Formats: sequence, structure tokens, C-alpha cells
Amino acid sequence: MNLDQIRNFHAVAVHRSFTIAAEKLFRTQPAISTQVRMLEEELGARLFDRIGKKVYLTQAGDVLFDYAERLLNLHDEAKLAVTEVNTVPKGKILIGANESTCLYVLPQIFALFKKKYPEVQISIYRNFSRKVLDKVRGNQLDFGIVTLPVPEQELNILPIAEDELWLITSPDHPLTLQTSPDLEEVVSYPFIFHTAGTTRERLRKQFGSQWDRLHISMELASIETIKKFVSIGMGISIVPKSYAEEECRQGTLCLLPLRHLNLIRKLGLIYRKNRYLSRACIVFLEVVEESIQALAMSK
Amino acid sequence: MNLDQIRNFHAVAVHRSFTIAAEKLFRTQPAISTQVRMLEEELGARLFDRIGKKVYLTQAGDVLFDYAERLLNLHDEAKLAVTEVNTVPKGKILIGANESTCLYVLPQIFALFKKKYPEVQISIYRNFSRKVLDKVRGNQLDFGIVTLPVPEQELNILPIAEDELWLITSPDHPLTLQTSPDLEEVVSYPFIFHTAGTTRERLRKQFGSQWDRLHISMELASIETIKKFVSIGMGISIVPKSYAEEECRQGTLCLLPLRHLNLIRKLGLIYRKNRYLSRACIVFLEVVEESIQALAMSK
DNA sequence: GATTCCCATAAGAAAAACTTATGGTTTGCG
DNA sequence: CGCAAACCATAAGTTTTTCTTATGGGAATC
Repeated sequence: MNLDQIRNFHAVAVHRSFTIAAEKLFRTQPAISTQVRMLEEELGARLFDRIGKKVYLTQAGDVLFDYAERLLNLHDEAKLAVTEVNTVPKGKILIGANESTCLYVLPQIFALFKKKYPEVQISIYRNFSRKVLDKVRGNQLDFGIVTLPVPEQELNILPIAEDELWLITSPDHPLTLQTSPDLEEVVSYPFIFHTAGTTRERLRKQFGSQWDRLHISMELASIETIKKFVSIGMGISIVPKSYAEEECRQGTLCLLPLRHLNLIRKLGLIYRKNRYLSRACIVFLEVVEESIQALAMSK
Repeated sequence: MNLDQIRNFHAVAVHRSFTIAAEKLFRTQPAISTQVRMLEEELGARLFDRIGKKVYLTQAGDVLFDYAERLLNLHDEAKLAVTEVNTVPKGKILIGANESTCLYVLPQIFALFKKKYPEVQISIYRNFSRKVLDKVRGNQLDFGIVTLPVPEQELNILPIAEDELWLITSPDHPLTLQTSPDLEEVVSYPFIFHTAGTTRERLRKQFGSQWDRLHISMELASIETIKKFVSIGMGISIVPKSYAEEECRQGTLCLLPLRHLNLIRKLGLIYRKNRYLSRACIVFLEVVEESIQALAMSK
């Protein structure tokens, strides 16, 4: 039993005639007769009573007729739905990003995107860049936003933002007396660090020999809590500058550039190469590029 | 897009492999590849991302997958449902019968049938034998119960009951003084007749020249009302004997055989020849035959 | 770096479905 | 009542579709 047979059967049932059904389906009458007979043989049930010139549905035919309509409708619906995925932005986009990106980068982009394409649902997978990267590679995420650089193989990379890493302290911290403290001086104060992550690894390299002198008083899992603890004087930390500008204005934190260190953190949108992009994904990419340009203009 | 392609697609999606899908479907791998590719071309959408050795559903594929499951399930259900019609007694039986049959013949049969096959729904079309006959011929009814004889062409006929037509009068009617009144005498009293029907036509023929002398005081549409009016002395009538036996016992009516007239009314179950009978119809026929035999035994 | 695994493609073979031709029945009309 | 028309079934032959076999390329694995 295939859909063609069901379509044939349905047409015969509707028109109560093999000949008319054949016309409607642009076939000859024997083609329809044969297909219906084969359907009957397969099901082991007569579907029509051919009495004289007239054609009647049997009880079995009547039962099948309902299913035939449902099957044909469902089939049409399926075709439409699949086609729409690549013409109308619809469905779901899965994006991975780390916590801070979720807080400071994505909101603007999402706001713009949601305004333009309210039909598309965005689902966020929040985790470290490392995990996000793996999931994008494994095709479990449509997009990822991670700290660059990233091994380029198999991935398309779209830089979306960059930020300098600055020191944050509480407003009354001794270091605030300087405009740009030296690394050697800084490491004498207790530090609060992120538990893990790309940035922490990069800092370790940049600090070089000074790393061993470093005193890490706390390790926290989120930028927000780090900022909280820094502001009450529990330690100092290093974060992307823009992530603390708000608190700096409010006077709850102080932002200081580190002398001789030029730590730039780049963020990039990544997605797999060779991947077939749904319409929703394509328009998402457009919106991201648009946002980047808007950001570049405003600077 | 046909069901085979959908089945192929579904298997690939489930196993995330063309090769394994091919095994499961007892095909070779290229057969599956080709079918999926054709499906993709028809829909204008990639359904799988083939990245390296791995196979992933695209968003379009994901949408189709849901529909594929629903389509395949519905298809299985349809097959099962159609097959069941002819194996398990189920569904609906349409039976046509006249009013009196509904009251005096069908109840016993239906009671037995319902007890045996509670799954089968019986729908009754109540009308004159003539109309019932037409509807059975026109395949709008599965069975009909009509007064015999009936033109045999195209119909299977199963006699189920026979009954003599007797005179009914009120208990205090002058005719009750006789045991078997003569037709000539009878026609001098006012009659109550059924508005139409086979029996009335047959009586007209049997009465012969006496018919013109007949005085019809009332015409009523149902046996029940005829009996009511006869019992209060509004006239006399002729009905199947068994239809009035109950009232005769209770003393509200008198039953008298008509001398020299041997009017036997035969009832028969009819159904179209060449008609494909569902399981429900077949078991209904069995129950009817069983009932007839039980009736014959009891006499 | 060779090997293995997996999917894509091409060519030929097998299967399925269609068309043309025709026959049997029923129906409708003269 | 008989003839013509309408309708479905069947058979034969052709076209179309789908399958298998053979082969190649690219990524993953050891």
C-alpha cells in the first residue's frame, strides 16, 4: 500500500467511478482498476462492490476511506511544513554561549532578531566555550558564541565583538590610586577567578612567571558573583572591560587597565561548515552581521 | 513522495546511517541513498547533513521526521482497521424494516445478536417494505426485512417468519359470535386499514369484487394505533395473527380467522447478491438463521 | 600513512506501473 | 425487445521506476 494507491482508491471512492477517477488523475481506467485490485489483494478485503455500472464502497472500503483522507491530508501538510522550513523563517535555533555572553552580547542581538522574526524560537545552551565548541562540532547546536581563536577546521567563524580585559577592584582598593597598575604589583593582592574557561587559561600564559606568585582567594562560576565579591573587597579580578562598565559608573567597582599587558578577548560566532542552513538560521546570520555593523558604526 | 521513501527516510533518521537503514529494510545502501536524494529534490530541502561519516537531520529533516512517524503509524493503523473489518465483527450494520417487524420480529434477533457481538452497532431504517426494498437494491442498506414474495433478481432471500392474517375486532363486536366469519359478512362492517403497504395490496386482490363494497372508516400509519382503535370499536381490521395475540389474551381484542381465505404473510431477510459481506454482516446472517431454527423448534 | 568505514554515483538488470486493445455486463433508449 | 452506449476487468506489450552491482572519494581510526 503506497500513497499513489491510496490516492487512486480515494478518487474512485469520491467519484464512485473508476473511469472518472482515472480522468481526474490523468491515467487510464485500467491503471486505476489494477491499482485498486492490488490494494484489495494486499489488504485481503474487497473495497468496492462493483454492481452493474455502479460502484459502492464496502464496509472495509468505508473504513479505509477515512484513513485515506487523513493520510493524504497529513502528507500534504508534511510537504508544506518541510518546504516552509527553507522559505519561511520558522522553527527553532539552538545557540550555545557562555554565561557572560548570554548577559552582555546576546540580549541586543536577540532583541533585534525577535522583533524581525517572532516565529522563530531561540533556545540557549549555556556553558563554557569549550563545551559549546564541542556541541557545535557534534552538530548538536546550530551556532556557538565562543572566545576566539578557535581551530578553524570544519567551522565558519564570524568575529562579533572584542573587548580588553581590565582589572576590577572595589572602589576603595589601594590599586585605584594608580591609573594603570603593573602586573607585579597586582599579583600581590588576593585574586578572584573564574573556576575554568578560556580566559583563565590565557591569563595564565600572559602572567608567565608571575602566575606562581598569584594568590587565588576564591574561584567562582559566574561573572556576576565575581563582581559582587570584588565590590565588597574580597579580592580583585580581571574581566572584559564592558562587563563592568555599568558598575563602574555606579561607583560599586573600579576598572583599571593593566600596564604592559594587552589582553584582548575576541568573541566569535561559529557554525559548522558543510551544514545545510534552514531559513531561520540564514536570517539569524543576517541579523548577527547587521548587529556587528551597527556596533562598529556606534564606536 | 511515497510511503516507501518516507519509510526509507525514517529508517535513516532513526539509525543515523544509510548503511544500517538499508540492512533493516533489506535493501542495498545505494537504493536508500537514491530514494532519500529524490525525496530531498522533490521537497527542495536537504534532509540530512552528511558530515564525514556521520549523518545528522537538518531542521527540515527534523520537521519531516515527525510527520514520517505520524504517517507510518496512521498507515499501519489503516491496514489493521481494514483487515479487522473482515476478521473481527465490528462496525455498523444498516437494516431496513417496517414498523411491525421492528416491534415483533427484530427485538428477539437483536437481543441475541447484541449479546454475541456487542461491538457491532445496528442501525435501523424504518419504512414500508417497498422503500426498504429500494434501499437494499440501491446498496444503501445492508439488509432488509420485507414481506415476501419479492422479485428475486439481484437479491438473496432468507424467509424468516410466516404468519396468517386474521381479523381483529373489539371484544364485544357482533362478529365475535362466529368462529370463522365469511368475507361477505365481514365487509359490511367499517374497516380500519393501514395507509399503504404490501399487505393492503394483497388484501385488495384477495377480496376481489368484495373490495368495492368495503367501507374504510380510517386509515392509520401504524399497527399499534390500528389495534387501539379496533379495541374501542371504531372498526375492524386484518393483521398478522401474532401481532395481536397478546391483546387477545388480555381480552382487549378478538382474533378471528377468515373463512375461505388463506392469507399467509411471509417475512424474509433480503440482501444484495454479489455484495461483499463484512465480518459483521456474515455473523449477523448466522444469528438470523440461528433464530429461525430456534423459532421452528419451538413450534 | 595506510586502512577502514561510509555515502555518492554510474550502469545495467529487475520490477512495477502504465497504455492500448478487447471482452463481458449492465443500463438506457428507440 | 433488441441495440447501442457506458463501465469495469483482463491481457499483452511498452515505458518508467527502482533495485543491485561495481566503483570512487572523503573522513575517521589505528
